[in-house]
Amino acid sequence: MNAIQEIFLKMFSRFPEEAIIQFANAFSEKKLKKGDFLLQEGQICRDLVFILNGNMMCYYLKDGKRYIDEFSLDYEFITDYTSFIYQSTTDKYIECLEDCVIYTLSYERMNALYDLPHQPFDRLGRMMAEQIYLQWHEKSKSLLMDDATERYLKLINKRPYLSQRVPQYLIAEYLGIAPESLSRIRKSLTNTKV
Amino acid sequence: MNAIQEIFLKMFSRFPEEAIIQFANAFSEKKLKKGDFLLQEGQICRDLVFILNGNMMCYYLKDGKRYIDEFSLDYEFITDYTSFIYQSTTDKYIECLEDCVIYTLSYERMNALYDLPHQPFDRLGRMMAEQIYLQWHEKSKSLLMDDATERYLKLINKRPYLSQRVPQYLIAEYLGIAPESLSRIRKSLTNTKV
DNA sequence: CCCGTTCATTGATGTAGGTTAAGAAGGGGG
DNA sequence: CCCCCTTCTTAACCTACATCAATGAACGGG
Repeated sequence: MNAIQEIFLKMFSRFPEEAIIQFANAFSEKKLKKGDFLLQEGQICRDLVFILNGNMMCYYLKDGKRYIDEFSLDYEFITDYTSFIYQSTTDKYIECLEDCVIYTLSYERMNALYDLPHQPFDRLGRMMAEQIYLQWHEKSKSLLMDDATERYLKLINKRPYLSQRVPQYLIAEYLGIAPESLSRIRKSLTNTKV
Repeated sequence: MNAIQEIFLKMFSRFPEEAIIQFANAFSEKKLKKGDFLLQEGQICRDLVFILNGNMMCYYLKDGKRYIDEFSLDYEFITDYTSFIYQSTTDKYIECLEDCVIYTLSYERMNALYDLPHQPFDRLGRMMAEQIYLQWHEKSKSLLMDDATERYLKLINKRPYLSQRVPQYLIAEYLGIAPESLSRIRKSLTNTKV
């Protein structure tokens, strides 16, 4: 039993064991260095990626400004789902913030799994898509309704380890504010807390 | 062949015809009046809803302010997917902006479909979830990267009929800005256009 | 036809967060 | 040990959008 099999069995414990083993075995291990790109604008996202350990961020560039879409760390998936599903060119960058050990599943292998007799992996795919939808709906809602301070508090509450692994100016870019603004927000929070 | 069967056959033309007929037949017709609520805060979302014709909006209330999550018109689905999937209480309101004829599919019937032998509807569910994810990811991206003018232009470009069916102050609330700001944005657009 | 209501516009002013610029604090490599 | 480089902070000023208040336009009912 290898590492990724064990992890997936725990993560997808509601699914039949043989199916999950089959799923895990479809992935291949790769290693990336800090600063390496998993994906760059203009490319097509070929793989669904599971991070065994490491730290990556996705971002877009617009008018020379960087907008961070998400951070993915140990035991999380990362991909450009849009580019992956449609095999269309991406406008996203995925860059390693630390050395990473990843497991990749190509579009072809994923579809081969989906198209097995009786489509045993569609439910897994459905549930993963439902999860990722919920996540992004929540994020939209927060961007619409919450000010920067609230968004920051929610983030450090939900993913407290992020501030250990990601510099503050990147967290600011993720929140959609300037690094200077996050600094001010943090200052005003410590003031009101004391 | 009834109306919804025909519509679904066209919408889901990549799926086997019998499956789509079965899916369509699981829905029940209902009628709602302008001002009626399909869902209110504290309730549990029991149904996935397809709008045959009509016009609804979803919104949240926070500190007495309304934030519009989406508009759904003829031939579109609407639900609180989060509350629907988990059968958890919602913080969302869904209100009719016009009289509506809708088709509803209850959580129980949906799951009965999912759990049929060989799970023939998981692929449909997966693709719907993938679609809805893409939509909300796009929206998050726009909220993060685009200013109000750009968000407005994208909206009227993507859904030009909306401004015929939805008053301007609701469009402003959807964009996350004050009605007065939208008025000013529109003014500045006509000026630069001429 | 008038009147009340609803919606859009406009102007004045307030505020969150952006921009620019500078300095301070840490930390790894020569 | 020092230097450079990265990161964080602070301050002054700027901009986009919010808020408040008033006016105007459209519309539907009595």
